[in-house]
Amino acid sequence: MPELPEVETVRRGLAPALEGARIARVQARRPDLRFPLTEGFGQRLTGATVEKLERRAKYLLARLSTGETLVMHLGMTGRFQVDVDGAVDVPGGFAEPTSHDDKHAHVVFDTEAGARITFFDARRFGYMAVLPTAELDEHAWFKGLGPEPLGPDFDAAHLARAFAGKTQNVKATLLDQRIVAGLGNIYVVEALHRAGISPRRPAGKISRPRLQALVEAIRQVLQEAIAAGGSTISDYAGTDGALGYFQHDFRAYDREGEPCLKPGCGGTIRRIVQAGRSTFYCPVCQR
DNA sequence: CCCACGACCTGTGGGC
DNA sequence: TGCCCACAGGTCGTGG
Repeated sequence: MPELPEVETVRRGLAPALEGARIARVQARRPDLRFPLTEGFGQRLTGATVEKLERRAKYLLARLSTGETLVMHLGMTGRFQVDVDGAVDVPGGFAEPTSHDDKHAHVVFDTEAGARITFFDARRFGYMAVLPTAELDEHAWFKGLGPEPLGPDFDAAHLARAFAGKTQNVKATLLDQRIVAGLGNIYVVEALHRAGISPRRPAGKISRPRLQALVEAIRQVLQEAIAAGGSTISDYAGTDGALGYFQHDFRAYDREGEPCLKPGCGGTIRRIVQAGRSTFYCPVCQR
């Protein structure tokens, strides 16, 4: 799944086809994704112009001329394909879906300019809704979200406040979108490795200088991943060359049994399970 | 309130 | 080859 860098990459890939475009036709090929689609989903979108395509946490936000916003979340396996005049592009570094994916082509948008944007999602953990723009901030999906990790409100002081008194391990705590918005399993694992902090350490027991190092590690890994077009975990046949390539830069994630890459460390990456998710870390240099 | 855990849904890869 | 289990980039609801 797409975490912040993948969603941002998808946003950049979709923006040329969507921003300024008028939606001519919408096909909802089933009534629900993870949740039921908004009442009148296609009708509310048809004829609307997408003024801007933005991202908040892992959500894509298409700001519409109608005063509403199309909210899209990719879940674990959601991906978009853009077809323009017969040419296929798959923004976000996901490979072109093969024909048997057609049964997972759940929503299709056609623009007046002739672009077709198709949303595929095998596991259907993704979701979409059309919501009044003025009420977005109060909606349950956005109300409690923490700051953007690449924005001005995310710093060591914020983490110190958010972590204060927490006995939960820092790995699970960083996955909580109310603390900081947009991190997922991969980038939490990578950031903790870079910061030299054990994923098992209680969040409330991290010194201020190390929180500062954590903030910098999070920013750094996200920026590098965005520059690389995100990470592509699974391989699909028929790639179009647009795959993200940050997965080649993982230092801990999915490296169980391999040597720690921190110079002079000499440790071996371990895998443990925390909050039901795999954590990878080096017991030698992460304390 | 905090936290752990199962549920949601489908596909894939490894081991036997 | 086939079968079964574990696991997958996320989030939500329940229950202690």
